[in-house]
Amino acid sequence: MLDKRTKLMNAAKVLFSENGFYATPTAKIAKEAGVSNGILFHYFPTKADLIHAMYYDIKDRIFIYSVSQIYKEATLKESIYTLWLAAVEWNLENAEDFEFTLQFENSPYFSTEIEKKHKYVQMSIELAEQGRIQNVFKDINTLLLFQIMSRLVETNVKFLKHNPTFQNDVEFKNKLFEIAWDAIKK
Amino acid sequence: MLDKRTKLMNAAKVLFSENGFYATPTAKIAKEAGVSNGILFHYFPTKADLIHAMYYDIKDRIFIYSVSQIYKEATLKESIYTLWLAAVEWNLENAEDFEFTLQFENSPYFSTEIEKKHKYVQMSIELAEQGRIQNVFKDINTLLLFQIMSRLVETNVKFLKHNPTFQNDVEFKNKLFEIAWDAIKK
DNA sequence: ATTCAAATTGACTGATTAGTCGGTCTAATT
DNA sequence: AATTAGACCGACTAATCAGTCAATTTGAAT
Repeated sequence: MLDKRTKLMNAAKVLFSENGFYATPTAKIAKEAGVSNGILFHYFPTKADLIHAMYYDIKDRIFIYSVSQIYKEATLKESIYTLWLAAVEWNLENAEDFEFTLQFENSPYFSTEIEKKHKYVQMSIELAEQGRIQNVFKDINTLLLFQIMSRLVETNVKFLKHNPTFQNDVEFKNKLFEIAWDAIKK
Repeated sequence: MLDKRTKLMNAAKVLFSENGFYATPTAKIAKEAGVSNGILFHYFPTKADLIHAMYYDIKDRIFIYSVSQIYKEATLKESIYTLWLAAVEWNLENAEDFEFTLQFENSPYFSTEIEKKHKYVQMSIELAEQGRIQNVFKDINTLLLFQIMSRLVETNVKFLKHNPTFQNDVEFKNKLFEIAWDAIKK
């Protein structure tokens, strides 16, 4: 049995990804979660608090998953590939989280400052910094390199969602990665 | 003196880009536009109609601007560059339109079907199709190529907005274009 | 001058919604 | 057994908002 805080976040995830968070009343979230209206505001004083908590939760989980995938002896390109693939596959398998994140990051709730704070971003930026030092990447602002990769991941996930045939096509995914890699490599 | 329909769209543009369209009441739009509440619903039967009308209006304007920039004798790469630069500069100069479009395209109002319908997209896809025929671009779905370019433009505009120093740096912009070009070229 | 449709107004409403609150239940602590 | 603090409930409210409508103005056509 999940605790009610988690139940609420799960219910919100489903409803938010269906109708967006503005069109989803808090009462509906509580009902879907099978808990009382009041308890929602007990755990999340405002609706915005719930939304932010969900965002950080998602980013935490994708971070943990990504880190678990990389291995020590990998080359830089291999590490980038692993991270790229981890991000693509995680977002494909967690479609609701993906939808939610997209909406959140393009809403007035979000600022680049929020993004920079997260360990996931920091880890990626460190990797990008390595690439620049090793003279493998283009000589461009590191944060920008990261954002380019992130955006390409988004585009790829969207495409794969609309074209499920390719979802298990390793060769095709390699092609997609080459696009991203060509973009950032020198 | 602008007609009230245009006044309403201008006012909505400002308010939407500041607070998003869910947090912007129709009454506030009418007030900002200096017209009555009722006339808004005379021109736009629902709030969603207003939002859609604004989206198409923006896409029309960016299309007209982009087309005016390309010239006949240009090579394929030159044409792509011209379109890329037109998009980047137009979005930089029309920051509110840019914000609005971003929000809209990542909201439940939007679907890929809407996007495909627009002449702007069609023109770009034709260009991408040419590139594939001439064996210049990677052998990948044309719509995907277009979406990759669009996303990179977005990323570039966001970066230039946060780093105004580079906004008039032609050399830097060329670097940005090379990223996009390397991504799609064979 | 008269007509008439379209433009325009702004007060109004019905529905919705985030958040509150008084009170109950549970379980660990003393 | 008494105390207490946090979990939990659900009815309630104050505010907000999209959309309506009856009435007035405008301006072009007859």
